[in-house]
Amino acid sequence: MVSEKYDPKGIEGKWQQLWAEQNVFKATEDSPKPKYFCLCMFPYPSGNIHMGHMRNYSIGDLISRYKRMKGFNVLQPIGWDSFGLPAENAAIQRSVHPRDWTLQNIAQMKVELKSMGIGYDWDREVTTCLPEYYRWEQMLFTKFFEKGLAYKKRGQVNWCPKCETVLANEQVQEGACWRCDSPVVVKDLSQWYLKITAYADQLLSGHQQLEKSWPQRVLDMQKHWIGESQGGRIQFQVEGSQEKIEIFTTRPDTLFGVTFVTLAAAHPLAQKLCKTPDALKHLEQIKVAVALRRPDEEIKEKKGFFTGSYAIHPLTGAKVPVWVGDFVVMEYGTGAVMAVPAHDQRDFEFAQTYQLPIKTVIVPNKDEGGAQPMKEAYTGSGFLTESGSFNGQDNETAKTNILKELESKKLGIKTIQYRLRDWGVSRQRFWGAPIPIVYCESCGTVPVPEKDLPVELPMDVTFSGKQGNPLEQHPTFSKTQCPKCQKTARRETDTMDTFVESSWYYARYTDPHCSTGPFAKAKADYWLPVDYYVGGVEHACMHLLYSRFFHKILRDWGFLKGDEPFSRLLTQGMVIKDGAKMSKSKGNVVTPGSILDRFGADTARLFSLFAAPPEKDLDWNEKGVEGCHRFLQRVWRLFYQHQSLLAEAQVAEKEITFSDKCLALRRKTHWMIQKMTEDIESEKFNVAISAAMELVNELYGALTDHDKFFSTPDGKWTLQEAVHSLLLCLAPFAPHMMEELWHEMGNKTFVTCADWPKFRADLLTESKFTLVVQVNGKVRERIEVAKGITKEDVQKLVLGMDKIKPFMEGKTLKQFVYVPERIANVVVV
RNA sequence: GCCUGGAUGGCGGAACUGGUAGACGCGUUGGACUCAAAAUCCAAUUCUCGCAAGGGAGUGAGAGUUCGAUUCUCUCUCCAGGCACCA
Repeated sequence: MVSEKYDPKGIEGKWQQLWAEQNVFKATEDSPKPKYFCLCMFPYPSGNIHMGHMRNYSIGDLISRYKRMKGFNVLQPIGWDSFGLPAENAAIQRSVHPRDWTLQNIAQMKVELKSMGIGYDWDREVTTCLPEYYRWEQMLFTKFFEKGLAYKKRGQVNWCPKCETVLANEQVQEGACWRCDSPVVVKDLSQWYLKITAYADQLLSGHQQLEKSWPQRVLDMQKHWIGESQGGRIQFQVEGSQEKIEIFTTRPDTLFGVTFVTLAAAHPLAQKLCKTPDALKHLEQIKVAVALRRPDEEIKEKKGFFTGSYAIHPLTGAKVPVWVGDFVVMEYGTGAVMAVPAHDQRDFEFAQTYQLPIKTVIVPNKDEGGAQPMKEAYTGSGFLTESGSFNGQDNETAKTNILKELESKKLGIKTIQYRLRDWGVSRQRFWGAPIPIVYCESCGTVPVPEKDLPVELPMDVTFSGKQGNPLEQHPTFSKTQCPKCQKTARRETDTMDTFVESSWYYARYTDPHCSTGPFAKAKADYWLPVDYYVGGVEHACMHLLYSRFFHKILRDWGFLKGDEPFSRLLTQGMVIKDGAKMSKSKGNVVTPGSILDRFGADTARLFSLFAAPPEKDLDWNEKGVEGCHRFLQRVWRLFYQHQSLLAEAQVAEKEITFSDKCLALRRKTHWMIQKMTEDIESEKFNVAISAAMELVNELYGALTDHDKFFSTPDGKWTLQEAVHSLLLCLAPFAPHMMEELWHEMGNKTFVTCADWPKFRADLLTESKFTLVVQVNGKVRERIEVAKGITKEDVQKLVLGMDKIKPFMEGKTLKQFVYVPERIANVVVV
C-alpha cells in the first residue's frame, strides 16, 4: 500500500539500491538490441556537484532511460576529468598530495551523484589521474612522436604568473588567465605541440556528416576557429640577394597593385634586410612593442618603417620597397604580406600614414577608372586594369589565372591557409600526465618504450607554489637512463594539457579496464560513435575539436573505425539565478544538495528539465521547483486515492463500453503518449512534461463531477490505462517515484526496463472539429462541426450565422476560404 | 567591425508545412474545505473600453507578400554568444 504522503527520501534510496543490486544499468556487448551510447561531458572533481552538473546529467539520464525503454542496449558511463590545476593549488594551500585531494573529492561527489539516481554503469568509471588511464595516453603520445605528429618548438607562449603555467590561446580571456583571472604575460619556452593542423581539412570536411545533428552554432564556431582561406603563396626575390620573401595572399588578383611588401617584426629575414642602423633600431622597438601587446589590445595606428631593401615584383619585375609593419602577424601565413593599398584596408591605412603609392587594379565596372583620390580601399569584386595581359578579366577568374602564371614560372603556388594552430600540450605542472620523453646526450629525444610505461607521478613531493613545476624540483624524477643507450639521461618534466585526457575518454568507456591497450578495438567498434553527447557550449572550440582530432588519429592508427566521435550533440545552457550566473562571489549559489534534501531527486530532475528548453539558460527559481514538486504530489495523490482500483486486474478492453467522457480521457492519454514521444525525440523536454501535466489535470477534472467517477467499469479501465501510461512516460523524468507506483500497481519488473508505450491512432481521431469562422481574417465565431463536411455546406452554414450576418450587411462577398477541418474565412468588401 | 542566435502576458515559456496567439508552470485574485491556519481542490488571469452582451488593440519597431503572418521577404533597434590587424 502507498502511504498518503509522498516521501521522496523513503523511496529514492530504496530504488537506487535495487537498481544497483540487479545491475539494471550494466552495459554489455552481447545484447541482441541495437546499441546506444549516451554520454555527458565528465566532471572535474572539484568537491561538490553543482547545478550545471545536475542539469547536464538529468538530460543525459532522460535520454538514456528513454532509449532503454525504446529497446536499445544503452551505455551511460561516468568518470572524472581529474588532472588539473585546482588539485595542485589545494596541495599548496593545505599540504595534501593532489592525488589524495582529488580522490577524496571524487568519493564525495560520487555520493551526491548516486543520490540523484542517474543510471550509470558504475563498473565503467574512468579516472584520468590514475596510471591505468594515463599510461595509455602516454603510449599514444609516443606514437604521436614517432609519427612526427608531436614535435617541440620554441615559441612565445602565454604565461600565467600565478598558475605558473602555459596557457593555450583559447585559455586566455581578455588578456587574463581563464581560471584565475591574473593578467597573462609572454614567455619564451620550449614546448611540445601536437600537429592538429595536419587534420585541419578533415576537421572541416567532417562537418558534413554532423550538419544535421550538431547545433549550427557549434559548427560555425569550429569553422571559424579552423579558419580556412583559399589563396596562394607568392615569392618576391630580394633585390641584390639570393633571399626570397614568401607571402601568402587570398587576393592574387590584386598582384599588379602591389606597391610594397610588409614583414612582421619577428620575420626571420627582417633583421637581415635592415640596411641602416636606424632601421635596426626601429626593428627592436617594434619587436618589443609587439611582444608586450596584450591579446585583447586594440590597435589604433599602424606603425612601421622602411628597411632599406627592395623586392622584385614576380610578374612586372618592378622594384618595391620592403617595410616592416606591426600589424603583420608572424603566426599566420608566412609572416609577410604583399601590400595592395588600393584593395586592402590595412595596407591602405599603412600607405596613408607613410605616404606610399596606391595603385588601383580592380574597378567595379569595365572601362572605368578607379576613384581618385580614394577614401578607403576598394575590396569588392570587379575587373582587372593596369594588370598587363590580365586586363579586363573579372577578378575571380584572374585569381586562378595569375596563380597559374606564377606556378608555371615557379614563383608561386595555390594553397589553403588555416587559422588553426598546432596544439601546445606542454604544461609546467605536477598534476598532469607526464610526457613520456627522455633527453639523452647521445641519442637525443627518445620516447619511453611501452614496456616502461606508465611514467608515474611520484608521491613524495612538496608543493611550495613557487618556481614552477615540482617535478623539476623532485630529487629523482628527472634523473633516468636513456632507453636506447642506458646512459644517464634527463626525463621530461612537463606534463600534458588536461584536454588530452578528455580527448579520448569517451573511447576508454567502451573498455575501461583494458590492460593491453587504450581499449579493445572490438569493443570500441561496437559502442562508438557516441550516439548522444551532452555538455556545455563553452567546449565548442577546444574539447570538441580536440576529440574529433584524436578520433581521426585513432582511426588512422587502426585503433577504431569511423570518422567522427559524436553523432549527435546537445549543448545545454547555463544555470543562472536572478539573471546572473551562479557564483560564490555573487552569493547566489544554490547547491543541488540542499534541493535534493528538501524535495528529492525526482523533483530536482523534473525541474531541471521543465524550467527551460535544454539549450537555453535556465533561471533557477525556488517557486518553480515547488511547482514541480506539487505536480509529483498530484500524481501521487491521484494514485493514492484510487490505489485499490489501480491494483485490480485489468479486464479485456472489448468487454467494456466506454462513455463519451471516458473516451475523451482515453484520447488525452494517447495524445500524451504521442506528444511526449515526439517532444523527447525533438529535445523539447519542457513541452513533454507539460503534456503529462495536462493529462493529470484532466483526470482531476473528471473527478469534480463526482468523486466516484472512476469506480464504474469503464471509468476504472480508463483510469488504469491513463495511470499506466503516465508512469511509463514519466519514468525517464522522475524514475524513483514511477518505480514505486509501478510496483504498487502490481508490476514485478522495473518500470525502468519496461517498454515505452505506443499510442493508439484510432483513439486519437474525433468525429467533430472546431471550425473557426473569420470575417476578413478576424475570428468572429467558433462552432463544432462534423468532419468530412463539404466546402459548400460550410459556406451555407457560415453565411447563415447570426454572428456573421451583421458583418456582411451592405457588402459583397469577394471570396470564401475554407481550410478543411480548421478555418473558414469570409472575405467581404 | 564581422559571424551566429534571440526578442511573445507580471515571470519562465507554448504555438504543426502560413490558419483559434499565450499550452504548461510560477505569481496574483476569488471561491470551496477548516474553529482557524497550512495543505488541498475548483475558477479567473494579455492589455483596454463596458454593469453586461460585446467591441478595440496586441508576438521588439517599420514596411511588404497573403483571404489570413509570432511563422515568409526587406529595413531598422536592442540583447546574448563567438571571432577579430588572419593578409
